[in-house]
This record gives sequence, structure tokens and C-alpha cells, in this order.
Amino acid sequence: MADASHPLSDSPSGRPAEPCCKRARYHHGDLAHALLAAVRELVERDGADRMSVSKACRMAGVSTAAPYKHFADRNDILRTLCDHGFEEMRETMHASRAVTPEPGAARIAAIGKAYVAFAAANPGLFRVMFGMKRELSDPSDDDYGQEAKACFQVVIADVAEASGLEPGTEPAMRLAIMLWTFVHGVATLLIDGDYEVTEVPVNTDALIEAAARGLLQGGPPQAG
Amino acid sequence: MADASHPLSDSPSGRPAEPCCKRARYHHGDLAHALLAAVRELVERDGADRMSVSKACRMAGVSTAAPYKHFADRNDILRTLCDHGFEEMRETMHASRAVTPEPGAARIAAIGKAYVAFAAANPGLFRVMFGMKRELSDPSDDDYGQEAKACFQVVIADVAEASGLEPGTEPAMRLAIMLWTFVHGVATLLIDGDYEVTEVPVNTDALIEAAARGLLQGGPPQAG
DNA sequence: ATGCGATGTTAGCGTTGCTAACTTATGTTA
DNA sequence: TAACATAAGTTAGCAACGCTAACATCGCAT
Repeated sequence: MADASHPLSDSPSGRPAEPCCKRARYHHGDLAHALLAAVRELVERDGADRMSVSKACRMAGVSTAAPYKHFADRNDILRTLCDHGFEEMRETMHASRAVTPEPGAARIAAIGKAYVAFAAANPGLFRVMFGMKRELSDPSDDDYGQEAKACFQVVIADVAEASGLEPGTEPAMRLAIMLWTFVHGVATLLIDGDYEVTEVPVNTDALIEAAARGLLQGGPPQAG
Repeated sequence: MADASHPLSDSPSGRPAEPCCKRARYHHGDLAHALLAAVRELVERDGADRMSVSKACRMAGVSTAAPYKHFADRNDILRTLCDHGFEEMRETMHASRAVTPEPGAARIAAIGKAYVAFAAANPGLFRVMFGMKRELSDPSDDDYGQEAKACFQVVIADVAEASGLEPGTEPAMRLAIMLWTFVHGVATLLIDGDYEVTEVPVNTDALIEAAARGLLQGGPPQAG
């Protein structure tokens, strides 16, 4: 039932086949990656719930039974896509960190903007990553979510450094959680179009900067 | 195609039939409400994407074609459920407002807690309300979303009153948006189980109180 | 009493997720 | 190099789903 590991994740294009041309071969050569790419496109175009494995098969030029040689089921495909998404997001956040070398509110805001920018650029994927944990989590795969944890560690480390609080302590953790909460709120309200109910334009960059300043100078919340 | 208005919304149980007993009647009597109740239960139990009209039909004891005498399609059912959800949420928030009569950070926090409490009590419905706008919105129904706007007005009015800012001005609006953003972040991260990646318990009440204090005393964000 | 419209029914279409059984290509080993 | 085990495709088919068409039944107004 549960494969220990998927045979892809790192090889950008499998060994046996060149990625393009020659479409009449019996074996695709790199179907797992091709399916993931198609599914990602569909998730962005139609949303995760309207995404169908059949459509992805048509895009990849294979029969509807082929995916099940590489993935356990539909959810397994989305899970794998999620892992890639978290890895990509972490890299993006890490890169934005490097752009603003000095610790402080501006640097925290930069990470937050990267978070929101990732969500805005990949809204469908973002919703799967943060909104389908319950449906995707598989009891037999207990290290699912490690990518997400690694992603949060970027925020943790930077908030501690920027606030001057001792890393790993409860106040530093609380502050990081508050900043994450705000930034995640921005991302979800933005990509879901919910800010439209305000009937005024919303400048998310200004929001993030204000929150970074306000929550950082306000100090850690009191215990409760 | 597009019915001007659904014939329910207010009558708790339609005229012709008593709500229970006597199951062998040809006409259900109050199918629209029964379907909405069943769908709501399924949305909470299985999530909106796994909810099926067929299951709701089985629960209501009717054939799978019956719903289409009352709703245009599956999305129309979810849309109606959404409207009810926003109405319910607005009432909840309004009620919590009355509990804390004096304006200020505590009162704003009370509304925020009501917001999160609603999400925690109805996570499936909450996700539909705030996360499926794009999929549910129908060009022929251009006043869809009025309920959501009314809901946000509760926050707007109260933030202005609590902060002492002129209601309707840009600074008051900005502050309201920031508070809404934070509270919405709490709600989504909570119901999606994403706070688990922090591997520490998260006290959402304390978070909301701290944010209400911090953002209120920090003043409105600078223009950007 | 009659007839019409609202609200049910059954039958059926196309799509989907997934499995079973079969076919083909690939790469290792005798 | 021939044989073969296995990975990775195929076709055929099942059950569930969303939705429609055509038909049946009931309540209500005339």
C-alpha cells in the first residue's frame, strides 16, 4: 500500500528518455514528473477540487491507468506536489532573507512579502499546502509535514534574530507565531479574493510592514 | 437558468408538512431545508470537496434528481449554504459585541474571538465561505457576497468606535483590515491544523488579545 | 370536479477514481 | 547473446457522481 519513497523528487528528468520529441514510444520515460507538472497546472487553472487525474493523463498523453504505477492514488499525487511546494517556498523565503542582510523589522517584512508573493504566484498550490492537511495526511506516512516544519523554521530563526529574543524561547516563539499568523491571513484573504468586501484597494506590502513594526516594537504578548 | 430568489431562507419549516414522521409521502414538504441541513453536515464531516449531492439525497430520503427542482446545481446549494453561514456569523459577532459594552481593545478582541469560535465550530462551512468564492461566484448573480460585506461592516464599525478614529476614514479602514487579517489568519491556521508545525500549544485567545492591544496602540499604518 | 404547476420519480449520459488482467520495453544474468 | 524478471505502459470495466429528460403524483385554485 504505502511505498517507502517516490522514485523521483530529485532527478529533473529521468534517465531513460529525453524530455521532448518522439511521442510514439510505449514507455513515457518520465511520467511521474510529467504528471506532477500537469497536475500543478490544473490545480492552478481549475482548483484542486476540480483537478482530475484523467485530465492530467490526457495532458501527459497516457492512459488513465498509468498514474497508478507511480502514485498510490489521487491524494498521493497532491501530497507529492505539496512537498515540492514547501521546498520551493522555503527556498524562496530563504533567498529573500539574503537580500536584506541586517536583522530587524524590514527583514521580517521581506520574508513575509516572499510568503505572500509565493501564495499569489501559486494560489492553487498554496491552498493545497495549507488547507488540505486533513484530507491528505496519511497515518502510514507519519513524516508527512516535515517540509512544512522546515519552512516554519525559517521564520522562527529570523524572528528571534531580528527581535533580539533568545531563539527557541517561548516569547520568541509567540512572536514568530503572531507574525506568521498575520502574514498567512494576508495571503489567504488576498488569493481568495476576500479583501474585495472592503471595497477599497488593499496594499498588502504596507500591511505587512506595519504589522512587522507594530508587533516587533510591541514586544511579545503576555502569557495567557 | 438563474432563479431570482430561492423560496426558502426564512421559513424554518415549510407550510405543507410537519418536519418529522410519516416518511412514505410522495412529496417531502421541505426538501430545500432538509438538503441544506444534510449538506451542511456532510461539509463538516467530509469537507466540501468530498461532499456529494447524492449522499445528501440519501440522508433526506429522496432520489438524486430531486435537488434540481430547488437548486440550479451543486454550487448553488453551496452558495445558499454560504449565505446562511455569513448571516449566522454576523449574528454571532454582533452578539459577542453586546457582551462587552465598553469600546476598546477588549471589545475588539471579543469580536475576534467570536470570529475564530465560529470557524472552529464550523470549519467546513468556514472554508466554503471564505475559500470558494471564485468557484461559487456566478456572473448572473451579482449581489452574491452581500452577506459577507455586511459581516465585515460589523468589524469596521467597532474598530472605528474602539480606536477613536473617524468611521469610514482610511486610517480606520486600514486598522480594521489589519485586525481582520490577523484574526482570519488565526482562524484558518487553527482549523487547518497548521499550527501543529510549531510543535507547541497555541493559545489563540491570548494571540488575539495581544494583537488587538498591539495593533490598536501602535496606531494606524503609514500610507504606502 | 378539473386541470395545472410544483415537486417528486426512474432511466440514462458522460466523467471520474481506481482495479484487474494483459502487453511491452528494459536491463541483468547465465 | 538468449532468457527472463520486473518496471511501466495498455484496455476493459466497476461504482459513484453531477446532471438531464421524460414521466408520475400531489396540492391548490378555479
